[in-house]
Amino acid sequence: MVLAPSVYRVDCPSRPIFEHVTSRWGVLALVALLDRSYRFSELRRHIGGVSEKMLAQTLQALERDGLVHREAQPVIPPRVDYSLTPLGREAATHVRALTRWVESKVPDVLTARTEYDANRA
Amino acid sequence: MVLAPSVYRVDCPSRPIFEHVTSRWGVLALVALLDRSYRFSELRRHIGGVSEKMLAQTLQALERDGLVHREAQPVIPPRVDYSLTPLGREAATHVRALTRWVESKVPDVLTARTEYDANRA
DNA sequence: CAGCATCCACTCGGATACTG
DNA sequence: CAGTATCCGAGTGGATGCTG
Repeated sequence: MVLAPSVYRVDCPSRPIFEHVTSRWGVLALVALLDRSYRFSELRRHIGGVSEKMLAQTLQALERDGLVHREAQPVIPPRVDYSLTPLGREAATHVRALTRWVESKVPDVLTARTEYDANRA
Repeated sequence: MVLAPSVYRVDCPSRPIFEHVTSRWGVLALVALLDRSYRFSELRRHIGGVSEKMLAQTLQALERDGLVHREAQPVIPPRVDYSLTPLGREAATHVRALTRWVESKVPDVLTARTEYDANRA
């Protein structure tokens, strides 16, 4: 077997999944839902800066991938709760680890950038 | 301290870093460089499907962030080697863990999608 | 070989308005 | 409240051609 790992194939099926999970709003939704479940608007306020459209789109992709559980209660006014599935919890844990690492290294990166920019001016 | 974590701020400084690391080509470059160093074109062939422009852009961002080390040898024809810095190695390890997790869960996700789509037709 | 500059098609994502 | 539909501007990313 000399084929390249699937991650290097253009049509690699894991790429869309990866993008859902690491997308701008996907990351924030997963990390938020790791703490507790949220209603739609509640999650929207919590994240901040996300449009209805993008949050709905993000949650649908994650739900379809089996990472997020959507529970719509048949009441008026509508009430929909979002939570993580066991699979989603695993994903969110990885993502949170990565975001935490990035946040902890922000100073190092800023230092590196300053140095990089200095060697160009 | 009741302020929201910085990751929820629109201008959160970690977001661009995170995006460099999890970007389409950033991921593949980091994972590849975890094994060994590469020359530019060599890395380009290894990844496959990436344009010169995007690979150069990706590597520059990662170099500026202090994750990738670029070593240009003053020879004709030019030879430039790319490798990971210690910081980059940490990042790449996290990223690889996430990609591996995603790849291992592709079957589960596909199953979930089928079920999701079935409940809509 | 290792890029940089330019052009351009396309997609993403935000704002707005509307529905059950 | 929890979405869906439509429009549209900005940015992404690919193709091409050129340079040291």
